[in-house]
Amino acid sequence: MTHHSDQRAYFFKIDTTIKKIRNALQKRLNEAGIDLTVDQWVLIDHISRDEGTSQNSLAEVTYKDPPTVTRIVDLLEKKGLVERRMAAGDRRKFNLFLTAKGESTYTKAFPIVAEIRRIGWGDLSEADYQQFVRLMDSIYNNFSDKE
Amino acid sequence: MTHHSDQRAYFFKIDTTIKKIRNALQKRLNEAGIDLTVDQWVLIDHISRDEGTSQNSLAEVTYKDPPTVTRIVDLLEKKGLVERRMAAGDRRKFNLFLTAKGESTYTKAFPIVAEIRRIGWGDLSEADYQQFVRLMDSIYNNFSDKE
DNA sequence: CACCAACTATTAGTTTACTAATAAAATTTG
DNA sequence: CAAATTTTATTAGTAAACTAATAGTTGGTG
Repeated sequence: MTHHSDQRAYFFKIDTTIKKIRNALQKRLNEAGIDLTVDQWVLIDHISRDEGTSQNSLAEVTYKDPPTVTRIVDLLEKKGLVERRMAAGDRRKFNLFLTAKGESTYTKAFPIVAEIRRIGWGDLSEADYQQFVRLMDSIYNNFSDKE
Repeated sequence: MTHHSDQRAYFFKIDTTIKKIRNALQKRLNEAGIDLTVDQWVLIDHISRDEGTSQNSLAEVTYKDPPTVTRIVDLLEKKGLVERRMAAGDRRKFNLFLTAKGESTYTKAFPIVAEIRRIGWGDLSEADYQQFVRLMDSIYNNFSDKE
C-alpha cells in the first residue's frame, strides 16, 4: 500500500470492529440474563471442549496471559461455573472442569454467541472468508516473522 | 458463510491480530525510550491534528468513552505532554493542547508508528486494502444496522 | 544426591474499557 | 424568566491485559 492519507485506518478499523463485536455480544448476554463476560465465555468454551485442561494450556489456546487466566478462572470459580481440581502427578497444575451450573450456562450462552457470529458475518461469502483469513493472517505473520 | 467447524475463527482472528499489532507497537515505543502507551499515542495524535479539541470530541473520533479519555488525558497531563485550558465561552469544556514536550514526543513517536504500520501491511496491495475495508466495514455495519 | 533450570500458577501494579451515577454548566421549553 | 433537559467532564467500581517478581514443584545434570 502506498502512503495515502488513510494509512492510519487499518489499525483503527480492526480495533473498532472487534470492540463492536464484543459490545454486541456482551449486550445480548446481559439481555438474556446470563452472568458472563465475553472473555469468561471464551474460557468456558475452551474448558467445555477440553475438559481437564490446565490454566497454562488455556492461556496458550486463548492467547491470554497466565495471570489473566488466573483471574478469570477465579471469577468463574466464585460464580460456581468452573472447578479447579489438583492434577494427578503434578502438584503445580490444576485440571479445570465445568460444574453442572457451568454446563448449563454454557448451553444457554452458546446459541447467543452463534447468533452474534451470524449477524456479524451477514451475507459475506465463503470466498470472503478466505480473503479475510488471508489478510488477517498476513498482518499477523508480518509481526511474527520479524522478531 | 455456512456452518463450518472454524466458524468461531473470525472473532478470534480479529482479536489476536489487533493484540499483535498493539504489542508490537508498544514494544517499539518502549525500545525507543518513549514513555507512551498505544492509547496515549492515539490521543496525542488526534490532539496534534486538531489542537484545542475537547475531550468529548476526542472520545468521539477515537471511539473511546468519555471516562477513558478523562483518565488518559490525566496521565498525559501528569507527564507534561498535554495541557488542559478552560474553553472560552463554555466553562464545562477544556481545550486540549500539546506542550512543547508533547510535540517532541509526538515527533519521536510518529516514525515508529509509521514503521509498524508498514511492517504490518507488508506487501499487501491497494486492492487488498479495499478488500480489507469492505470486509471490516461490512462486519461493523452488520452490528450498527440491527441496533 | 544436590544443584540448576524450567514450569505452573499467583500476586502486585499500571493501564484501558465499560457502566452507572453525579456535578456543574448550558440550552431548550413552557 | 423558571424549570426541565442536555451536555461536558468526572468519580467509582468491576473486568481484562500486560509486565515483573515470586512461591512452589518438577526434571535434568554434574
